[in-house]
Amino acid sequence: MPECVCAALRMATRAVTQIYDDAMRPSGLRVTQYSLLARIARLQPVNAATLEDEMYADQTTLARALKVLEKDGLIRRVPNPDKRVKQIELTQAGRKRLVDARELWAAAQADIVGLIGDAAWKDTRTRLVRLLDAVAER
Amino acid sequence: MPECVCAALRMATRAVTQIYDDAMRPSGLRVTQYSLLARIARLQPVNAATLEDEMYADQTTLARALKVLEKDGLIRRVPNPDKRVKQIELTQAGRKRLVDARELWAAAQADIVGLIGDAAWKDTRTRLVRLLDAVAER
DNA sequence: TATGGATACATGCGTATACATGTTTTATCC
DNA sequence: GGATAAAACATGTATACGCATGTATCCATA
Repeated sequence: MPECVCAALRMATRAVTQIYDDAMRPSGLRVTQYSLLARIARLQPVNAATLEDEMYADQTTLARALKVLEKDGLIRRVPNPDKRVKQIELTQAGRKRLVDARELWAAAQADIVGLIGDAAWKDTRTRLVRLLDAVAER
Repeated sequence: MPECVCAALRMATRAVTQIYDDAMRPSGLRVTQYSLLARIARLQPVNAATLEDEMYADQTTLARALKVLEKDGLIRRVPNPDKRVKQIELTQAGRKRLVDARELWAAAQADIVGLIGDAAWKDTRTRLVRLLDAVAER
């Protein structure tokens, strides 16, 4: 594991992403798509800017991620008085896909948390929160 | 910060990557390229498979990352008896680029570690090591 | 020694990511 | 009310990432 904070995070991310993506393959969703869809489900109707803030992701990254979900018919744009705003919500197919994928996600999550232990994950997560907070307030 | 191990890691990775990339921009290297170049420098002459193992990255990901460094004239392929093997080493330009970038990387690293504290980073890193080890041995 | 399998890497494809920049719509201010 | 600035999103480009698959080379063995 490298000393570089970024390289270390990227390495762990590569390893972990593969576990989730592999587990979730039958659902037709990658873990990134699942996470985004789940977030939309919680916040809907929600605009792109809100998701960007929540996810600490670039506007252009979100725009294209949303385009994929839209192409697959999992989300749709809802009319909005301010025509600049992309207000979105889940479609019926999106809700179904999310339900179908949830247990696959949960299995992968339980698998990984089981490997290191729940307390260790809670601790790791707290560390990531502090790191993100520090970077965000910089 | 999400409960999902993967989403949490990706979020932190996005935030941290931007700090490094921003700091390193004058060098013409992204942090991912810098990390790879630095690793090659330590291991050279080294083949792609070794780097894959070290970085826990897919073979195809490495192949394309190397292609970029090669296109920029920072690494070159060295003759090898086994013609399947892509044995690589730094070029003169690669060594110079690495030296020039090193202090930019160090400044970003010091910046981030300074934000959370050295002890906190050591702890975080240990957590990431355990996570990676657990996933790798799964 | 011919050949089938294994090894090491390359390529096609699609998503993830972000910078620079463009477009559309709304808000502001004289 | 019109010019201008700001807000919100879209697009061009390039790298990061990995699955499925292809290609070249090497090795083992009949």
